[in-house]
Amino acid sequence: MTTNNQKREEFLPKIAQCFADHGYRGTTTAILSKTCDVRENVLYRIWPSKKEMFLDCIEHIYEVTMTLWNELESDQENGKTRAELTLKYQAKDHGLFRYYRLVFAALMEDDPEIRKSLRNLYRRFQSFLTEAIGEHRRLRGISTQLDPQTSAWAIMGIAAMVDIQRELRILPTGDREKFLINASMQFLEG
Amino acid sequence: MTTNNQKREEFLPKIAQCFADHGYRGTTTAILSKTCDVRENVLYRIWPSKKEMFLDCIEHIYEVTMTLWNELESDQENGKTRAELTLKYQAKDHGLFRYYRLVFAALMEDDPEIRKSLRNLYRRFQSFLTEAIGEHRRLRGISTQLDPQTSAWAIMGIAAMVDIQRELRILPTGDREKFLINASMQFLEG
DNA sequence: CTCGAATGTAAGTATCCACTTACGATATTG
DNA sequence: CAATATCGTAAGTGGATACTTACATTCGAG
Repeated sequence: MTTNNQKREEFLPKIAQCFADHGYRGTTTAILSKTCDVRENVLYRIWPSKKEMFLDCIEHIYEVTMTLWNELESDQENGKTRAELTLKYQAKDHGLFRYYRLVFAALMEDDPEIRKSLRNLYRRFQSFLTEAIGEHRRLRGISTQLDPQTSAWAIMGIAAMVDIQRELRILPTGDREKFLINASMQFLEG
Repeated sequence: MTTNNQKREEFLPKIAQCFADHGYRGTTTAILSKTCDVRENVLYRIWPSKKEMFLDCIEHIYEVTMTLWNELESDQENGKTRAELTLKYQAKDHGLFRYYRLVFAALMEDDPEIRKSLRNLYRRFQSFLTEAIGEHRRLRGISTQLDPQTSAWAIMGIAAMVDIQRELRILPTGDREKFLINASMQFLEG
C-alpha cells in the first residue's frame, strides 16, 4: 500500500504534465503509461479510472502552486508585499508547466466531480489573493472603494488573459509581462 | 452548389452549438448529424472534415458576435457610448449560446490552423474593443496613462473570468454582472 | 422523355481507446 | 521453507468514432 503511494507521488507530476499538454480527452492511457514508463494496468492499480487521475492532478496543481507562492513569501526582498511578489512571479514567463491548460481542459468536461474540484481550486486561489490584496493595502495604507474580493477576481481574469495570449503567441513575452503587472496594479492599489 | 451553401448556413449554427456544448473532441459526427437531422455523409459533402466544420464555427461566432454588437450601436439610448453599451450587453447573463466554450475548446487543440483562426478571433475582438474604448474616452474627455490596447485586453480578461465563473456557478448571476461592470469601468475610465 | 448529376438512406470499416485478464516472477510474512 | 500477496509484462476486448462506400431516388437541363 505504501509503495502505491510512493508511485502515486512519482507518477502524478508526469500525468499532470500529460493532461496539460494534450487536454483531458487527448491524453490517452497509452500516453500516460509510456510517460510513466510502466504498463497501463499498473496505473489502474493506483487509480480506478482516468477521471480519478485527472481529479488528483487538479489537487496536485493547487499544492504545487501554493508551495511556490509560499516559498516566495520567505524570499521577502526589500519590503515587497506578498501580493507584489506573487504577481511579479506570475508575470515571469517561466510557464514551465502550463498547468493552466489543465484548468482549461477541466472547464470543458461536463462531469460534476470535475466541476466541483475546479470550483474549489478557483475559490482557494481567490481566497489567497483576496487575503494578499488586503494585506498589501493595509501595509501600504491604501484605502479604496474596490473591495479585495472583486480585485482578486479581476486579477485572476487578467492572469487568465495572459495565459491565453501566451498560448496563442499573441504578444511578445515582455509585453505580456508588462501587461499583467500594469493591469493588475490597477486593482492592487485601487 | 448553391444548395450546399444554403445547407451550410442552415447547419452551421447548430453545429456551433454542439461544439460549444460538448467541446471539440466530445462532439461526435453522430451527434452532429442527429442535431442537423441528416446522415453523416451529408455533412461530409459540405465539409471535408470535422476540423473544417470547427474552423467555420469559429468564424461563425465572430460574425454573430459582431452582428449583435453592431445592432447595439443603433440602439443608442440616452447618450451611452458604444463601449458602455457593449459592456452592459455582455454583462447581461443571457449566455444563450455559450460560444465562449467553443473558444476554450479551441484553445486546447494543438492544430496550427485552429490556433491561427483563434488568434485572429481574439485580435479582431481586441481591435474592436480598443476602438470603442478610444471613442469612449474621446467623447467623455477622459485622459489617462492607460492606453486603450492594454485596457481592451484587461476587459477581455475580466470577461473571460466571468465566463469561467458562470461555467462553474461560482457567484450569483447578479454579482457576476456587477463584477464585470465595476471591474471593467476601472479600465474604461482609466 | 432522357441522361447525368445531386440527394437521401443504410451499412460498413479501420482505428483507437479506456479498461481488463492471464500469468509468471518476486517480495513478504510466519 | 511454504503460503500469500504484490509486482511486472503481454495480450486482449468491447465499444466508439471519423470517415467511406454502395445504391436507389429525385431533379433539372436539353
